[in-house]
Amino acid sequence: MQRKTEQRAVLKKVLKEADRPLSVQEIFEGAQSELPKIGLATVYRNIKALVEHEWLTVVDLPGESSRYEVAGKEHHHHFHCKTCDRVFEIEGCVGGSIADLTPKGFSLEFHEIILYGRCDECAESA
Amino acid sequence: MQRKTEQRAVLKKVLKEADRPLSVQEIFEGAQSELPKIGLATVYRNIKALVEHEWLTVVDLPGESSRYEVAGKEHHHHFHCKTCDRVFEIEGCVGGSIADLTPKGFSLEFHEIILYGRCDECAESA
DNA sequence: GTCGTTGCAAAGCGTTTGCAGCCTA
DNA sequence: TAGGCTGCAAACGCTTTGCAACGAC
Repeated sequence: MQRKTEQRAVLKKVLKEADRPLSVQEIFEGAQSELPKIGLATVYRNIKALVEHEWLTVVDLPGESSRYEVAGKEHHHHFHCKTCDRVFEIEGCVGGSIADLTPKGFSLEFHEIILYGRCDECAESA
Repeated sequence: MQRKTEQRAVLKKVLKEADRPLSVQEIFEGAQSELPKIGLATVYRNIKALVEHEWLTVVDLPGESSRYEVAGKEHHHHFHCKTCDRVFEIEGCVGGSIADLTPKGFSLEFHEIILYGRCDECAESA
């Protein structure tokens, strides 16, 4: 990544201002509101470049297409609200006890935990 | 699901004989070895029907296309071997301590845990 | 004979790539 | 001015769907 373009600046801004992982569509729509002519291919290309440069981290959840969050955060997991479909970061980890689940002979390298339910806003309006 | 067909019988056999969740490709290839003329669309259609009839359960892992395992098993999680790309079932659960991670105001409904690393076979040959 | 099921090919859908023109440095 | 970047459209890979023929009951 070398040149500074308006498109890339807008994409980074959208991602930085979100406090949660965003989908390609969310990023695209956020960018479009500031730069209506931006193309979807540009969004995909820049996401890929930003991931390669470790400015972005990929957040993959089961059965969902990838979401992206600004890199550099500590080890954490995610909460997926099944009502509004947004994903939130959660603090803390039960990594220690998880190691006990590893089957005999298997070697554990890392793990993923995803919580599902309702976020505070959706729980309240229910 | 009403009529009994050779295709469906073969698909169920392949799934029943596997002791782990299988991808569509794995199911397709397993079925082809017994029924070379089977079509991929038939595999997709039957998987869909078997899931709807709750004979099959969908196993979705982050960034992967769906896998399928015979339904009716107890609550369990999965181990994904990054070397051979196979997925295994693991026993046990740390559900209790996981509830503690739920953010304030959020309501937890269920959770997913995925372990990554090397399975016994791959760990041994490394 | 009815109509659920199958194989094939075409259609969908999200993501990637080719290309000519644009714009940053 | 060089060549990275962009928008558009075509290409891709996986999954679904339309359709005529097939076969279970």
